[in-house]
Amino acid sequence: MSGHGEQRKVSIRDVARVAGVSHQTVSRVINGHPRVTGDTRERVNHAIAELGFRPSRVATALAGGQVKAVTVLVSDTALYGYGAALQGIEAAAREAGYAVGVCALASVAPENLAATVARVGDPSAGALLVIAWDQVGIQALHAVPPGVAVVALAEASATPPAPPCPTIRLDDGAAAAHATRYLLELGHRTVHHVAIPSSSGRSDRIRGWRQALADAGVTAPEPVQASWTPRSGYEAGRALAAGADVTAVLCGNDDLALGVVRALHEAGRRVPDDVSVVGFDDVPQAAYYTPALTTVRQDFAGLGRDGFALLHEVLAPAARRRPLTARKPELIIRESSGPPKRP
Amino acid sequence: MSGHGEQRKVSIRDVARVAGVSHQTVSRVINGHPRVTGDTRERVNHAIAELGFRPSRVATALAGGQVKAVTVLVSDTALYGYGAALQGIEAAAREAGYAVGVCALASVAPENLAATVARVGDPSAGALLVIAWDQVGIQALHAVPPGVAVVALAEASATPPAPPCPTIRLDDGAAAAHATRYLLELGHRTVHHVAIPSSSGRSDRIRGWRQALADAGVTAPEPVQASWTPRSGYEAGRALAAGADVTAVLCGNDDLALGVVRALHEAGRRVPDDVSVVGFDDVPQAAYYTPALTTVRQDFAGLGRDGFALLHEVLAPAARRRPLTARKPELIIRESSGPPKRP
DNA sequence: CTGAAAGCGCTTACAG
DNA sequence: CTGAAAGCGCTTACAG
Repeated sequence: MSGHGEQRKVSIRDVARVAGVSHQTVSRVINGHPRVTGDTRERVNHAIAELGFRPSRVATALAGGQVKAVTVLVSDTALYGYGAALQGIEAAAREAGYAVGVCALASVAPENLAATVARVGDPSAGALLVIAWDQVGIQALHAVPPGVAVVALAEASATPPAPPCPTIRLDDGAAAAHATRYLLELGHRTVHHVAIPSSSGRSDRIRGWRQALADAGVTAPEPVQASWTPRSGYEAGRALAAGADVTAVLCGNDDLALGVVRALHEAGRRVPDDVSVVGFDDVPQAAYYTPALTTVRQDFAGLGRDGFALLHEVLAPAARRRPLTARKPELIIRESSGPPKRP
Repeated sequence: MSGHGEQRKVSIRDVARVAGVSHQTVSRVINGHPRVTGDTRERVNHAIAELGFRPSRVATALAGGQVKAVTVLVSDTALYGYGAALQGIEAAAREAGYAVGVCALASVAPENLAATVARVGDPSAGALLVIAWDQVGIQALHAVPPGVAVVALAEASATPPAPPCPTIRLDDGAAAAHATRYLLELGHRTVHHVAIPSSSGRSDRIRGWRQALADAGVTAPEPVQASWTPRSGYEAGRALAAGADVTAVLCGNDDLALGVVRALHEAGRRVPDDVSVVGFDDVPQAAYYTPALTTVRQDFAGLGRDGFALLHEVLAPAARRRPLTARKPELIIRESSGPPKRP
């Protein structure tokens, strides 16, 4: 009824007064405590609605209550996969009434990493969700102080010791194998690989690629280790372009694929006529490259939502929720791949 | 000296005991209050260091102290410019000891926008930094409750009423004019424009483009309004490809340019031989497209750092800092532009 | 310049 | 099932 946008904060005591109960009874209904009469509960809820009461996060935190906040530890929000995952996490968290913080690990000096993680991992700051698809993420995970709730987004084959917490695993090993088989079935004698950095020595993508090759009875060429950037893909591509026998390349992500295609182009090798290139991720641009990129689609935002859902489950096991959807990476065939041109 | 990683939180009172003063004297030195003897100040600082004391954010907030936290309101962290700006903000904020929160506006329903902004704009949650390069950002800005510290990142010509707060203005009008002149000087009779959404009706980029055309005495063709995505650029590009007189296109961002190039390519019009295309932003991929994209480089991360620096100045005017660097967008000439081919 | 008091808005035991 | 008490760790007036 009353007050639109008034400044005075309405507190638990105001609610208590209106409902005709004590303030800790109000606290009980807020926290879903079972021992409250249906009748009083209703009166309190009514008063809450009437006054537009919203509990103060800071007071709750100070008093030792449950915080409803999550800080996401992420390498670099400017990179597509991370930014998209963050977007998904934030949406899911907000829907559940959680505040979300960020800490971008790429810009913290290695010697400060532990201290930084300890700082954001303050119990009163809520839970942690770490995106640990890379080395710095794994390091951060291991720097999390004991006692704080944490979940991770990690590779399926995350480095031992495995993430010491509930984890959403991105299994792209199978997808990499699938993409490799696809290329093999097109008639390529073998498939080369340009690898992104991994949290472990060997990424899932490398594993899957190697497995598919082994299953087909072909020996795997040495993978080319790259970073995440188009530039790094370009450099790898120059090396690959020199190999006359190279007719198919599976790249660890789309940026790498872009660089590889560019290098191939400069070297006079046509894609896909001379060389097929397959990427990973399906960034929104991939369909508009020339040639449009064949790639493995990943649902990063969905992965982010799943990550938060898992965290929510850890924090509030009572609530029943819809189960996590299994997110299957999907091969999207476009123009950058095709059968090898027999000379 | 003592305690590595112990759980017991050390409080202001512990520091007071060790320093032999009262706890509010400790509070004074923490907050840089002037009325403290140099001697006591030193004893307190020593005790702080010895105990590894770090003030509790939540207690400070509850008691009404200065919060040292900033929430950034951003449309979509998966888009490059936003993600990169966030990365810069976060780094600067962390260096200054600020916690950073995010709120992704793209995923909040329009009818919830005001309530959402009001929630994250709780005074006890710290300051707000809103990235208002688009409509939803501007809306959020106007939904900020009075009394909370806020700065914005906005277009130079942001819609009236102008952002009601200190603002870092991205002046790309000049850059757009420069790019347009560049195309004109190459010999193109006119330059078409594919526009990104704007916080106002007309983006700075449109203004600059139009101005340059006017200065050269050529009438501006109708700009094509698009969104941010490659797909939307593609659609605009199809329309443009139909115009036989179109020989130069300035795009509002690189994603749009990518789509335009693709559409032109499909229509059999070569870039840059038949049509020159210039983008905006210089995403990390732009140099690796085929053709490599001529574009206007923007330093989003730097803009983010500037935004935080401005906020810091607003919050703590005392501290002298290095002045904000003027960030000049820069035209990067690559392969997608050239002189028109005279028939 | 420095200390004793009260309070920010909640929650957790402890009693009824 | 519900209420009176104490306290989370700080800061802001108020006194000395």
